Amino acid sequence: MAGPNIDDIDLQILGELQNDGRMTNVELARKVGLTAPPCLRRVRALEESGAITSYHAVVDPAMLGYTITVFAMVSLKSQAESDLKAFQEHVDALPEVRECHMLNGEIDFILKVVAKDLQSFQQFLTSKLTPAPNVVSVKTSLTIRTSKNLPGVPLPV
Amino acid sequence: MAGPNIDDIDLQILGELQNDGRMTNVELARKVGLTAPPCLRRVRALEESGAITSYHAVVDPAMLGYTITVFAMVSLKSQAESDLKAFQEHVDALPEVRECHMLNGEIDFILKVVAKDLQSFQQFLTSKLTPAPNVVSVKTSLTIRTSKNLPGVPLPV
DNA sequence: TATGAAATACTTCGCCC
DNA sequence: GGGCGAAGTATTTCATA
Repeated sequence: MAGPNIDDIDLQILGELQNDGRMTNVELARKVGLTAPPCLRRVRALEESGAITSYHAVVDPAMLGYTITVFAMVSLKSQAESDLKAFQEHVDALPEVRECHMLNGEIDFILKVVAKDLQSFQQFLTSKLTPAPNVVSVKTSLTIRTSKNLPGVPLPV
Repeated sequence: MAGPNIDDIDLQILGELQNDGRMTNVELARKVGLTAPPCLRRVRALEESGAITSYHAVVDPAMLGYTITVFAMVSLKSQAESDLKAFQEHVDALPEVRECHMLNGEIDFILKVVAKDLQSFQQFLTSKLTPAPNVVSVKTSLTIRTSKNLPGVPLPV
């Protein structure tokens, strides 16, 4: 159904774990119609092969005082690979930057940035992002609300 | 240190679980310097309070044949709340749409969309996204590569 | 709240099908 | 490949301070 060596039961496992990453192996086994040992073997194989890359708890930013989420659209002067890479390495090291995607078209990078308030975001922008190597323009948009925020890909669950 | 009733040990717990959502409770307890029972009570309390909203396995899109990730910037004709809501409900129901954020400025929404190939993305665009209620413009950018993709917020880990 | 012990449940291995 | 049973851990509750 999908990539090499991934069958329908694996797809079900991926769907369940994408939906609830803390599900116990016995519950997972019950849901996909296996007993625990073969189910665990499949999960381990999916982790080994890289189909499952990691597990995360999702933390509510607002509960930790992060009231600001911003998308920053960045354009660079040069699109030479070495320049793209230098910019990437610069922003990847900033903890406020949660995501960094390189895009085609006029915008070279889109970043998702979190901050505790507008003031600390402005400081981040002027002292860390705009001075990054090779930057020619940064356009930012505040997130007003997020109505959907799912990880990964569509899977049957 | 952060929101109400969240102390430094809670912050450590959030950091560890954000980093590895499948960590066992005893390992978590060891890392934060508690024994298992009080550690578990704290985790349950963080889940109850909404500080931890969910747990997810991260699945590699490429391993499941999803080779395309696109950011779609959408502008609407009307920004009346009922129109914003109608658009949101439309796109939230589409499985290809993984994220939907409402922004300030000229772009009203930014969506993260996945697809198996360019052709199915084009079909999604013309048959599902562009015909959504109230849409006036949709600009899309293909993701060339993603160098950072962390959930949540900066936490000490 | 934290601890320690005890009951229950889960994980994981070896073996067989 | 999957299932069964057993051993080793982990989870979870409860009594206690």
